[in-house]
Amino acid sequence: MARLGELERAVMEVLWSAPDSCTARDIVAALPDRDLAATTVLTVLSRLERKDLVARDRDGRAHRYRPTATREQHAATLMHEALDTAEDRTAALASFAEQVSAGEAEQLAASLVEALRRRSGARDG
Amino acid sequence: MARLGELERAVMEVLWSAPDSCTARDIVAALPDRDLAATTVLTVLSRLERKDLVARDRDGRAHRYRPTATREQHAATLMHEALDTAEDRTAALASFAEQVSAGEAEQLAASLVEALRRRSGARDG
DNA sequence: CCGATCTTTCTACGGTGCGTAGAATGATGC
DNA sequence: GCATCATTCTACGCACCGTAGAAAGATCGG
Repeated sequence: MARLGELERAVMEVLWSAPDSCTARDIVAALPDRDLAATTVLTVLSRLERKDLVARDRDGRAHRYRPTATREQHAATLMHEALDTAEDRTAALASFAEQVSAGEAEQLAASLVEALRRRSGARDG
Repeated sequence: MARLGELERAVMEVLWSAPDSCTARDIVAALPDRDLAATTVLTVLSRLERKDLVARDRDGRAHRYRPTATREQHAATLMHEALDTAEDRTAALASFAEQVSAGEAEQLAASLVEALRRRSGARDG
């Protein structure tokens, strides 16, 4: 997945933070400091759509844009991509485990156990 | 950390795979399909040095280049950067746990336990 | 110490992606 | 049907990457 530019990132943040899908106009309004033209936001949105980070639906004469994944799902996807660049995945995971804080290590271990349990539960019944 | 271009990546792969540090000449020789000029590789190496991915030492009239981290450490760093883009780190870790294979989940859980044990061991004695 | 040779640094150019937006085109509401 | 609003098309400057020649610097051998 290609990296995001600064404005692309800002637009994604707006979409991720919004409770509902947004029009280009909404996004311009949500970034008052940048004072963007609507066409600028639309260009960025079309690039984000090309990257499959947003999808859109017609609504009247405008489109409503929504992220295709949550910020956290996206982060997890990027983590997997990073992991995929390692040759020795085991070593990369071990290195990751070393770098994570103790609290997060416990939390992640719990998530892993939970995910494994859910999977085996789905398999067994 | 800025993303790597294709040649930058290829050069890093050479350095990571090499048993020892490399000269620009070594790297040209290690990528015979590309038939690169030595200056091309040196330009790339200087960019990689700027990004702190390689370091170098003088050796005769040439420099020897070496990676500043293993491929796996680098992958782990990228994973942490990805994690840092999430607002809810817990949710991102949970999402990551969902996406990982069962075998890797077990492996990662073991690494986490090991890392925690080592840390508490270091603290306790 | 000097020259030949090898390496590095400087400079550069084309391609691509991003921030930015105007012009032209398209869809809708009334 | 027409005014209005949104979208698409096109474009430009900037930064990064692949690529490498020209110029400058370091070293080895005599």
